[in-house]
Amino acid sequence: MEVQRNTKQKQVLLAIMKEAGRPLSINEIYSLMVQQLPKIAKSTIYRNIDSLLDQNLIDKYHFNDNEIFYRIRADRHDHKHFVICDDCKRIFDLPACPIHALEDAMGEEGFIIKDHQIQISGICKDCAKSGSKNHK
Amino acid sequence: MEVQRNTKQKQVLLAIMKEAGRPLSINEIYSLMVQQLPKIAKSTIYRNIDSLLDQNLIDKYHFNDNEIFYRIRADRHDHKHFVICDDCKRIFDLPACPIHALEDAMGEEGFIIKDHQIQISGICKDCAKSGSKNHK
DNA sequence: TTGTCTGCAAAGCGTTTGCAAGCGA
DNA sequence: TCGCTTGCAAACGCTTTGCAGACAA
Repeated sequence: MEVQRNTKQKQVLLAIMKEAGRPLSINEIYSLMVQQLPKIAKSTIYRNIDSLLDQNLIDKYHFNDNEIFYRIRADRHDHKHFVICDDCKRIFDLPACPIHALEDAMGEEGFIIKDHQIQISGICKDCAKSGSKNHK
Repeated sequence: MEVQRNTKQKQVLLAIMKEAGRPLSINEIYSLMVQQLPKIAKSTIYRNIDSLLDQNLIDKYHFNDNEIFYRIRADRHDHKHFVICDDCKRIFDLPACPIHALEDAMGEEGFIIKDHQIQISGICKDCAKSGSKNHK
């Protein structure tokens, strides 16, 4: 890996992701960044996001069958999953990772889990109460 | 929902998916279908896949951070997850669904899980033995 | 100065859409 | 016949790439 230069764009990107702490889409990141760097290009964001992914400083999440979000890791061992409400689209933490339990079981069968992703969607408490649209 | 017409294209698509029984990508489906229907268009496949999804006759799976596969359901209660080997790209069954256990726990917190997806990747027994490329 | 990084525009790629012709019921 | 389906081509949306100029080191 080449030496990384500490550009304004990278600083702002990291600052925004730290400030948010939650999963952000490229568009959210973009609209936050334009406020500070009016000429920022999305391609720059994509490239910097890629390098943060390579460095394992952020994680990539998929929601709703193809909306992609990125979230900064609090530390090296920060590992988290989320659930999204079909109604209000808010994102909630999943209390524990259900895959860890599987790793041992799979290991016994000879399959070594290297990576995993979970997408869970449903109806959050508030939306269930107010009884809005998507309850199929 | 309007009445569904029983076209040659739908018959062949279903036959191919039943025959395979495993997750297939659009490209796999396409190349199998062209053999029987040389003029088939991918858009036709996409449209028919969509209607099978609406009817809950097939499931949609994501692997490898955005390869999409479709698999026919053996029956209404058929519910399955898979793991993919980073090396040989073969797809293996996951013995049990780790999300079911979560549904109760989340339900107590007021979040009603409606849908979920899991992607697990790693190294299968055979590739671990032969020690090929991707063991990072 | 050097070589990485950026903004811009164009290209890519998988998927969706519009439309006239085809064809199942 | 009627109108859902199809094949074709074009459009779409998101992401990636090529390139010349900008700018960390």
